[in-house]
Parts: sequence; structure tokens; C-alpha cells
Amino acid sequence: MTKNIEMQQKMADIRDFVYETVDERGCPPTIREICSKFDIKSTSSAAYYLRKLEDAGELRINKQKSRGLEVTAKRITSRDVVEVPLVGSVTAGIPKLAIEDNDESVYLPTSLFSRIGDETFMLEVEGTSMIDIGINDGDKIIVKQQSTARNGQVVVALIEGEMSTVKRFYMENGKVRLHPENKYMQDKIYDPELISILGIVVGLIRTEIH
Amino acid sequence: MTKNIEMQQKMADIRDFVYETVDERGCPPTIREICSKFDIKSTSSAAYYLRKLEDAGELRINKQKSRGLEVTAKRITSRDVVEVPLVGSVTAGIPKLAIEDNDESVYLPTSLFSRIGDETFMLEVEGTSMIDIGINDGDKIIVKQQSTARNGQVVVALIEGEMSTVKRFYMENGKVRLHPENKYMQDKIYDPELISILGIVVGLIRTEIH
DNA sequence: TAAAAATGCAAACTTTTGTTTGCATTTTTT
DNA sequence: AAAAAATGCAAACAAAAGTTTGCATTTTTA
Repeated sequence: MTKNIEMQQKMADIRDFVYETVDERGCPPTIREICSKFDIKSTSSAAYYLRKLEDAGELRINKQKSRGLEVTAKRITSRDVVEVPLVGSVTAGIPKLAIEDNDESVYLPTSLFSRIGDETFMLEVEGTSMIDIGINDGDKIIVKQQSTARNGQVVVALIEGEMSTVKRFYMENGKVRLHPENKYMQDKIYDPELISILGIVVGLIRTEIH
Repeated sequence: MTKNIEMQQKMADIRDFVYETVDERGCPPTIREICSKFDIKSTSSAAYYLRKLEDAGELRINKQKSRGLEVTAKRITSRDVVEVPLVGSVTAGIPKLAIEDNDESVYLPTSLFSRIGDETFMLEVEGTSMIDIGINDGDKIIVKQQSTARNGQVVVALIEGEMSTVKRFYMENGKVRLHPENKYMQDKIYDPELISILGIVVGLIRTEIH
């Protein structure tokens, strides 16, 4: 009995090793790599375990192919997620306008954010100016980069080139009105040339509930 | 010149093929697979392109190893994301208590949701009972499964075994008080045995901003 | 306890796969 | 236009990696 448990463990270890290797290296281990990892003396012994794992449905073996192991569990592919840069915070003075390579980035599930693409970024909200529509201080908003907006859209805007803000956007009588969704705050009206739109808020992530 | 452009295109195509194959199959293509994919007649020609791609830093070649190609771009691994099942909606009558294999699931970035694990699920909120703390109708909440809660935590609770709800939880004088964060709604008091806690709300995702 | 099954090893073997060599053709440079 | 470089192919080659065989040991079953 105890032998059987050890066996189960060994099989699980090998399976995990195969899975990890595929995950991290993008390429399954060879039988000989498995041997040296687990101190198995003969390739045929390792192959024996692999056959058992295949019987158990834990992996697939492509006959006569080098590195022919395939994992059966669903793997994450680049189609499943979109990488979106996290570019700092809004209302923190001058925002970063350029997305840099060394920015922290976040993977969002395409199943929820299907239409977002390369021109999307994330930004942490500071302040409570949009709290009446449920955008809280500290929330991370997902912003689709574009320089124009339609009336009533929630935008990230740059005011006079130096301060960024999240507000609801209106263009009325040749003026831009930025409307905070906070009943204690006032709308502000600007000359259009003082405002540049950085993008439209399309989603939000909150990681703490208080 | 036109030849040169064709060449660039061919190189890019091969690189993409290598990347896609690694991504989808979890294993790079062999040189001969690249040959047949692009109608290259000789393995040495394909190898020649691969060397150029390596010079350009687009991939790495492990010498003398079968399937020794490695992509250089960062790949998504299972460490980067957590798979979380999306189990329906709350306040939609009797909730599903068991998480099923065929549930839709969503990948969340571990960089934002570092502490969540297997016992986490997502649920779509229906209604406005928590709107004062910014949980809107249609938001997808991230819930950590547990059967107890501390005072003041936001929980998903099952009332009398048949209706689930999101509320702030208090245990006072031997009674459970469920507090909606909506100034137009009233707290409700229950005997503890009528309430079971399904989990604690730890985060939220919104995919539409109105 | 004896037979059967499972586990394990070593070595030879076969297939897959990357590499090298030599030559032909095309493109670019001088 | 001639020389040089780049591109491309075929075939032989070498290394890597999966498979098979036969036997020894341990564990399980009858």
C-alpha cells in the first residue's frame, strides 16, 4: 500500500514536471531529462511512467516524435488574455503620455474585455470625483486610447497639458464641459483647445473592498 | 529592394509561425515542419533563416537540440494568471453551490489578485443593493470562498438556503445583520442558522461604463 | 507460499531532427 | 560588367531522443 502511494506521488511529480517545463520553457522535457530530474536510471522506466500517465489521460504522447509529449490540460495562450500596461495614476499631476516598455503590465481576460487592443492602458484613479457611478478612489480603470469622445462618455482628459482627470465629457456651445459624478462637485467648462482627451474609460478593476 | 521586403516578410512569417506553434502546441516546430509550412525545399535554407532570426534577437536556438527553438518574447505562464470560474449571478434565486468543470472561466492577473487561489469564484451582481460603495448592477465580483466572516466584511450569503445576496455582514447579539450599502434599503436581521456565508468579496471587475 | 504482476535497469536500436558541405542561382556592390 | 555577397537546394552526416528487448527485483494476488 505505501508503495502504491509513493508511486502515485512519483507519477504526479513527473506530470507536474512535464507541465511546468512546457509552461516555462515552451517545450516539453525529453525522456532523458525526466530521468535525470528524478534519478531514474533507464529511459525505459521513465517511458513506462509516461505511458501510465497517458493511460490516465494526464498527457498525450506523440509516437516516434522527439519531445512528443503534450499536456492535456487547457493551457493559457496569448489569445486568452490581453496584456495591458499599467501606466501610473490619474490626477497625480502630469500623466505619462508615452507607454514605456518597462511599465508594469497586467493580463486581462479576453473573455471579459474582448474588444480591447493595443491602444488600451490601465490607470489608477485617485480621488472621488466619479464615486456616484461607482468609480472609487484606488480603482484601476481600463482606458481605450483615443483623442475624441462623444457626449456623455466617461473620459480621461488632460487639462491645460498638465493635469489628468476622469470625468464625463460633454461638448456644448463650442465649449467642453467636464462633469464629475459626485454630487458635491461642480462641472467645469473649458475652451476646447485646453483639453485633450487621452481615452475613453471602458472598464474597471477593484482589488480591495472596504 | 522589393526582394528585400519579401525577405523581411518571410522572416516575420517564420518568426510568427514559431511563436504560434510554441503558444498553441507548447512545443516549437522542427526545421522540417518550417520547411513544409513555407515550401522551403531544404532544411539548410530554413536553418539559415532561423540563424538570421537569432541574430535579430527574435528567438534563441539551442544548439544540437531537437526542437531547440525558444521564443524570446515574454510568454504567459500559469504563474501570470489565475483561472477563476464564473458561476452565474447573485440574487438570481438559488445560486449554484458547486463549481462545475464546464463553467465559463476567466483569467485574472496574479499581479493584481495575488492572494486568490482555488477557492475563488466570480459572480455577476444583480441589483443595486451595494451601490453606495461602488458595486453596481452587472459588476462581476470576485469572491473568496469561506463559511465565516468578520463584522463589517462584504459577503455573499445564502438566505434560508435558497436566495443569495451581497451584503455587509454583522453578527450582533446572537443575530446576523445583513446591511445593504444603499441608503434606500433597510438592514435585515436573521437567525444565524438561516444564513450561510458563501464567501467574502475581495475584488470586482466592470466591463461597461455608463 | 507460489504464481503473477508490477517495477526497474542496461543496452542496443530506430526514428527524428539539427548540422555541415558543396554547388547553383540570384541579387547587390564595386 | 565583373566580383562579391546573399539566397537556395540536395545529400550526407551527426547528434538527440523515443522504442524495444531481455532480464532482475520487488510487490501483489491467489
